[in-house]
Amino acid sequence: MISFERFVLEDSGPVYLQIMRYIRQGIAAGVIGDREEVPSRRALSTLLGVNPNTIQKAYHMLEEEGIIQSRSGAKSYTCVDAGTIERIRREQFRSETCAWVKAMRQMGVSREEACALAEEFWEAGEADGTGDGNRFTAESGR
Amino acid sequence: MISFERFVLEDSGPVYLQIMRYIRQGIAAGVIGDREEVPSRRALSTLLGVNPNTIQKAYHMLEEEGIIQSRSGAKSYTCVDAGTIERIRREQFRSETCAWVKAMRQMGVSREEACALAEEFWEAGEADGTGDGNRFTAESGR
DNA sequence: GGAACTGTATTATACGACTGATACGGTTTG
DNA sequence: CAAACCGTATCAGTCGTATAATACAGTTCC
Repeated sequence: MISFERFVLEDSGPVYLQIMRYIRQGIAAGVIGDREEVPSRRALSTLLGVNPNTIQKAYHMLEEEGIIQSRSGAKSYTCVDAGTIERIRREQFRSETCAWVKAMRQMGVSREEACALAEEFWEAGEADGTGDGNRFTAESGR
Repeated sequence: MISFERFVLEDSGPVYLQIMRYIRQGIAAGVIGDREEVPSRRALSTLLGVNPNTIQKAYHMLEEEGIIQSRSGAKSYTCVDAGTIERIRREQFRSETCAWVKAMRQMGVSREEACALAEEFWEAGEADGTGDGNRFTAESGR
């Protein structure tokens, strides 16, 4: 069962995109593996305090990407082979890093300055793993 | 007159926030100075191909932040002293970098790997300043 | 077989973002 | 003064996101 322990619901951006990103990042990190059970739509909606339809939208789009497999009536599972993982990993890196680099360049920051700045924030988040905001888990029924 | 030459309209996220971010980044970079003329609502809306109300919303919120001053009937100007610039600069760095670091950590990337990756994207955007997407300018009437 | 789950689909409602059109009054400039 | 700008305000309409309340069919398991 994949865990939503580290998921933090942000108030910026669509919820269904946040969920999709969280799962993609988990796959890229190797925390989420192949043929792993996904929380049911209803269970996750209760856990996160959002509407089941929102979860369904996220899962449905992930299925269209070939990351999730759903059979009507049965549980849903991840579906990621080695090639898919590498593809997701590269795409996640690209989209996240590209945006940051563009922002830094736009502000006239050199690469060295930017990396030094990143180091500062890296250490800031080192101590506590929670940060601010709520934490959710899908590990209760294990 | 502040220039929108380097502004690229993204399809992700509210337009009024993109405009606010662009101006904040310009101030942080020192490209936009104090008492500088801002394109009129109508002119910028025509330039970017968006509704004048969207520009008004962005400008209005920037005015509430104390970055822009508007007098009914007259042109609008920036209003940033040294303290304001430093405040904006720090806040922009924080919000952009914090998000990237969080994403990288979530994907299990070390600080060294992340910086090496950033370097890769830094060089990629070095050659052409345009990237993909449209470019707009507010310098025509100079 | 039947209860308790699953995924899937439908309808209605609400809100924010954005558009389009239009209007009013103040400022600037020839 | 008067035209041409400017900021400001309002209204109606579209679209995407999210909610709420159901409903139905397939599966898992005792």
